[in-house]
Amino acid sequence: MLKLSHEVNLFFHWRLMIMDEKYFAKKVEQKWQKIWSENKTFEVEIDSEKPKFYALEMLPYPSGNLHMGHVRNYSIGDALAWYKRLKGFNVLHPIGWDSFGQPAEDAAIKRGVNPLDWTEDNINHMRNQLKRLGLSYDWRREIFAHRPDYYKFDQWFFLKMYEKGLAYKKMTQVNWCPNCQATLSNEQASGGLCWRCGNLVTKKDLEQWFLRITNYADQLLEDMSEIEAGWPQKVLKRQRDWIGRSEGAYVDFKLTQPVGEIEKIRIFTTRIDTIFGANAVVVAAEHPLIDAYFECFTEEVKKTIEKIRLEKRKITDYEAEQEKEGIDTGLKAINPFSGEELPIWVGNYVMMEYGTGAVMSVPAHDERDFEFAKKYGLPIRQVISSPHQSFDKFGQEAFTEYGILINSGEWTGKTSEEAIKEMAEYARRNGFGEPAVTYRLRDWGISRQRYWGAPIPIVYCDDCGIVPEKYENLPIELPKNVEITGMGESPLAKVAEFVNCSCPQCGKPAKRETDTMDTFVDSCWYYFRYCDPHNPDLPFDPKIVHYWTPVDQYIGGDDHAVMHLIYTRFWTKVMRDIGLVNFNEPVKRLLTQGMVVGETFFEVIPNPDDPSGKGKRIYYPPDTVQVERDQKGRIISAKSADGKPLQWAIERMSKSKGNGVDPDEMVEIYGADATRIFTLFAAPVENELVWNETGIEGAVRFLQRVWRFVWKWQEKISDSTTCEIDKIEFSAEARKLRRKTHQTIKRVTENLESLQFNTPIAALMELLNAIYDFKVEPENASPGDLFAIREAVTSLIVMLAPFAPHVAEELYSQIVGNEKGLLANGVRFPEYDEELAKADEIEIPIQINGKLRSKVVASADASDEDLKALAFADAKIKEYINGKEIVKVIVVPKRLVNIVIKG
RNA sequence: GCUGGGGUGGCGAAAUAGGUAGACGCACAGGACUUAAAAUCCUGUGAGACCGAAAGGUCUCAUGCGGGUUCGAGUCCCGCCCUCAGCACCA
Repeated sequence: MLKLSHEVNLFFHWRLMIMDEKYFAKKVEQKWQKIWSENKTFEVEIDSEKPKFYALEMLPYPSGNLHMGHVRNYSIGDALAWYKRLKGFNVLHPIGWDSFGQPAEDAAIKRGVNPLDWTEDNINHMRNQLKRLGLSYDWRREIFAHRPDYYKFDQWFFLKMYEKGLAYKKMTQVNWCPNCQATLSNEQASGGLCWRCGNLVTKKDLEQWFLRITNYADQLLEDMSEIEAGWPQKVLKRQRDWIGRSEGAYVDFKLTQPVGEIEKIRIFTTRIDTIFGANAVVVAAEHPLIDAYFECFTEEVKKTIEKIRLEKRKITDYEAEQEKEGIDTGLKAINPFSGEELPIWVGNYVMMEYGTGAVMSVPAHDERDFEFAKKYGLPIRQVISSPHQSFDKFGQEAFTEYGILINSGEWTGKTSEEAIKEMAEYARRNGFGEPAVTYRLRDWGISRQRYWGAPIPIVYCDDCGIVPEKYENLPIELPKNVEITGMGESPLAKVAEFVNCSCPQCGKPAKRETDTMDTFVDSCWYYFRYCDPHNPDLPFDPKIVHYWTPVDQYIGGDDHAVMHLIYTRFWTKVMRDIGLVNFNEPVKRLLTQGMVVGETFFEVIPNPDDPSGKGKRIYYPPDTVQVERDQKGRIISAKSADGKPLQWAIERMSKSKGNGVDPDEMVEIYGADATRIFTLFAAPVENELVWNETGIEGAVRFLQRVWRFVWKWQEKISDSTTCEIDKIEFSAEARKLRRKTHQTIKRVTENLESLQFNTPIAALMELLNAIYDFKVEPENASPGDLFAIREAVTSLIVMLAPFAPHVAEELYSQIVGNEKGLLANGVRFPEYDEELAKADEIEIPIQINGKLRSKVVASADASDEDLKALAFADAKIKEYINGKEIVKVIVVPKRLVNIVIKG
């Protein structure tokens, strides 16, 4: 029967393609990926007629395989890109490869492969994976960070920064990861751990190129106000903490006897109001004063200094606070406020990297100084008193709050707030200090003793010194066939053809810089390059970039909050200062998606080496584990194949834990559309996403249900003979369906505008359920029924496009009878009609004293009085209020009635 | 320790301005179709108690815990507890 009607359908609609009765994901997906590619559906150019939208996702590192985190990231971006296109925007949606970096070199070391081949192979494989997901990128704009036409401009930017004094070289202790054999920036060594492998970081002396990000510290802070509305506050907070602005004052303490050239020692303090309580000046072991006087110290002092220096260099156990250590150097300095002579100590708790590397020690009002003074029996003098309550714990702990100054000469009696301002001013007037601001943020060290990065375009000439390369000589290309040992020295240093060059200034033989740039340089400006990806002369044409940028929506993980996201903000400000862009902030809105996690199974074996006693986990792949669940579906026990009892948890997907899911496999089994729908539906985007196989099956079921319905109604829906709408009569059922349709359009639109992706899919499922509830068969549908069905189904299909574009395209093509696709057909996201979305009958809950007691049905335009009357007429309510005193009646218009009674 | 998120069924989660808590999905259970299975469709599903032969109905308790404001609190206020994340001698 069904088969027959299908043939009849084909007979009458000869122009239609044959529609499969069943949904075959792979077939549909291959078909539409081909059409999109042939029709250049997602290729865009500047169009002044349309509003633009720049949808950007963080570009992947080509590690070899896509993982579910990528799928989630790109599904979100693609949904947004599709939605905006259907809303009439000119959408730029590009992708590329962050293809410089260490794994390529590691592969070279371990397996002897060429980093270039390894990288290109990985890109080819991963590009295919992305294409199989059917993501709507403009592939013409694909960029490759490792290719000379791209890194040429890393070098170009470096030269620009060098010219502006923003790039400089200095000898420094760098962060060094012994495991990766790599230098790390401060951001990459945050928390004392390597950002890539998690190992503890050590220190190493090296000459390094730095970028003066600290010049922009204040702007990086202040301009946050421009993006506050669109960025997650946790990201901004982390950046704020990282920049670590701190207001205080410098104070110079004169030495009683000059040490060589050094006559005074400058300290930084936020609590100048406590200066009368200083009992010592404490300096870092690396302080210049220590170096200058070193030979004159007693043996004991020398030994202690050496010990502290050594300790600092060692792997620091970042969890344990180190015990304070120090020694009186024998030198003296004078407190400029009190005139008191103070000893100068060396202390391991003073860091050379922060402030001036020297502090005044005020034990009564600083916890660290207190601890130090206690240990070494230094005097503790109270100079701040608490205005509110008596603080009687002096001698037991430090009082660190603001208060009233005491024992402070002419400043006695002032509040801390007043004194902080006035004393810094006083110091300035008298030439021994000034108000000051310090930052935790350090300059960005970009030198890497690595091969697989952009060479730093600098030449060392015996006569001219450090000479920047000429712009016309760019790119300075990476040589091929380089021996990579991974021993921590620059591989390029051993390549004579590369190193030996002529000086760009005098032409004499010279040597090239052999370090390469941190790969975070590449990602600082890549999304500007997308706008003008093949420009041979400039990183991009400012005019083109002016149309597309700033980025309207950026999507990615929040793990780059103080790396990529702070570097790229800095880079943008530099680009602004050299006239390439005309705004302060490159990204208007940022969305950070949560991790993809999965169930893990493991046994814990005790690890005697680990003092924390956590033990070591041995993981078992989930498909080898026998899991027992109770009636409710909870796991009650898990056993390995050989019967060992296992523990379970939910953890980030990774190979070593065996809980990873291969996107290719998901696409193969369930299809790209279902995979994408599930990743978006299962949880809000910012939450963790727990992967479970049955969930994705639910997504397939949903798509199949849509398909089946369209298949059944295809003939009727695609029949283009239309009636005039005002002549159509709608049954109550049809009106109800239309209402649901318009309510759904409203919900989906609002949800997408507020970047929710799980709730609109739920709304579409509800609409589909309503369509299925509409119990009319195609053969006996009235014009009103048909209209309602057509409206519901067409809206559903178009609204499905952002989440499951292949299915949407296919079903739409079946209805419209051509294969041009939604966008070429000029399809727009449906608009809702407020009137139709309104219910004509509403259910009103009736409460007695705030408790739900009954419900009544009222017409949608019922007045408060009507609702009240209905409530009192209700039999159940009558019973409740029978004989009771009615205190008051609250009517929330069109929502609820609450009757307050007494007795 | 400091800072910022977050605690809602068996699970993932919904809930525009305080106004029917648990939409949607998963899982589970029962039923229909089938020779059978899969698929599909239908029904049920927060906990407890009660009325009724049944269909169905009623009540109480439920959004981490304890208070408060309010006619009414998942939502607002105060105090705790737990949890995740970031930072950590920053002077």
